[in-house]
Amino acid sequence: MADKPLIIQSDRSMLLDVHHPLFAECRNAISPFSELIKSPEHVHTYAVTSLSLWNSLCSGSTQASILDTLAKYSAYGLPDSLSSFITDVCSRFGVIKLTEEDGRQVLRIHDNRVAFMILGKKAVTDLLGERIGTDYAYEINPLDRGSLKVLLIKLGFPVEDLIPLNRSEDISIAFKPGFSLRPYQKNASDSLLGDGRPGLGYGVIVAPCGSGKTIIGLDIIIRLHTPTIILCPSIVSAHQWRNELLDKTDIKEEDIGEFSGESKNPRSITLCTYQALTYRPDKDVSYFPNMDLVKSRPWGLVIYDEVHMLPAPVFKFTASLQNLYRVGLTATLIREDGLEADVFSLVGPKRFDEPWIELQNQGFIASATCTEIRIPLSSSQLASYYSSGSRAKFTIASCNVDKTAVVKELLERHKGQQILIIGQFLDQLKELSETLGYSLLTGSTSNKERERLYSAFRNGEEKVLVVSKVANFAVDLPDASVAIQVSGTFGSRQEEAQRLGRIMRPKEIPSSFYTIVTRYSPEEEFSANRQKFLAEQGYKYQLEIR
DNA sequence: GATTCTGAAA
DNA sequence: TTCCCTTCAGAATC
Repeated sequence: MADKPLIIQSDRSMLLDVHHPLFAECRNAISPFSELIKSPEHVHTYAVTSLSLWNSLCSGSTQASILDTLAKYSAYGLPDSLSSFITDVCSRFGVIKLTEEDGRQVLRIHDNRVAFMILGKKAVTDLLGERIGTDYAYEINPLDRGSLKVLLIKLGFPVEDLIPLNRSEDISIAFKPGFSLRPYQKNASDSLLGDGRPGLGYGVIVAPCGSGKTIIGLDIIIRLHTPTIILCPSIVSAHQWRNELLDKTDIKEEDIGEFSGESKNPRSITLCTYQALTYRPDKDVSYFPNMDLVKSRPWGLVIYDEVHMLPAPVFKFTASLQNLYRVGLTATLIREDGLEADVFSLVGPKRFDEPWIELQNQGFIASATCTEIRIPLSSSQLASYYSSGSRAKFTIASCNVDKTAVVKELLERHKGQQILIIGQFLDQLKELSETLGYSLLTGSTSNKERERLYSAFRNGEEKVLVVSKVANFAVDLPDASVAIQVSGTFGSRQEEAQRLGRIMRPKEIPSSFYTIVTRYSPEEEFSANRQKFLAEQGYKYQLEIR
């Protein structure tokens, strides 16, 4: 074994030895500026990307500190290809700045060659106004500020936006006496607001489910005490914000408004669903009546709950509100649609991200063991499996009937605990629920029935619940200490985050997370994504092959 | 006036 | 690429 854990290759990939004594230390050191690509048992692969570098520069790293870190852990030195890539990408940061000069918004390009390149693009020059002096400095229309930033990052230059933000008018809000923040919650809001210098006041905060993301949001509202719009993925989560506001702060009920399908009463603090905001009467016309309505109010702060779900039209909205303080909250920043750069440009860079395992060590979220169980395909399904196309193969492997026996065994092992069985195919779940005799909860379950099941599960009348994808969205689903995943989607890390989050609330006994996967099937491939997610958060998973 | 249902969108 | 869940507005029903 080399005395350093990291192998950096000339294709810019980095291999980290999981069994090396410096593994955890090295992972923590490199993860701020790199992305985890693969995480099988022995060696994890990381990549350094433009966005991961820029994000870390925003949170205080420097080109030198990044290169030092790599030199410190690299077993065989640092290939020129990587060091020159890092140097190049870092040098692009801060070349273009947005500033306010004499009440005008000004784009300044601090490098002649970059200026020539940028000014050769018509899409850019279309958005530039009058040239100021002899520098490469141009007045811009404040309405184009967002689109310009999106455009320039696509050309390889992130814009450093130093235009001071507007707080709008004052509102009165404070935490109720006796309430105090956890240290990491304070750190999170500090990382966004800091001492209020230009360039802060916007960005993304990554924190696990159950760690009190809402509280961080409340602290930011209180520190800015300005009219706030909170964008939520669902009505239920909007109502949770309302409850937290009423429970933790002294805001008056009549100062909290709602803008959704149910009611449209904006107030100084307004809860709004993404769907209500992006409603379009005609899908061919980009006319968003609700968006215009919302925009017309004097907001000082906008909060994006679950910013990884931000729908594309909301970027439009965000692009036109660049004067506001803004914060994105999420458990995993990864988007499957490649719009990370847009989030970076329009909402802001990642300001805070603490691995789940850290919070677990501090006792704020439950500790969990993660186990993947691989079983062969049931012999009864072999024939149909081999005669099917690749799509059907996945379905058959997911619904492997032999999984039932494993579930039974796990239920026995964790007898007496609160257990969730999570899956993706309704037929499979129905089957399981009938064979095992436990209640089933899906999207078609009425709200009344949901309430009943939730409370029965909460007070222990129901020990086991079979749930479909509702588990990803249902914020009010009670906590369990065991989750058994019998099938999953095409490996989205967000989904894993949600599902693991279900068992993360602190409790006396450590939680367990199982996934049952069919061997030699496409399911194995998708399980790689899950492992990636777990490894990113610092978890080890056990593999049980049968 | 409140509720449940529908289809579309993502 | 799937299956699934959710939300919206508007229509139908009580």
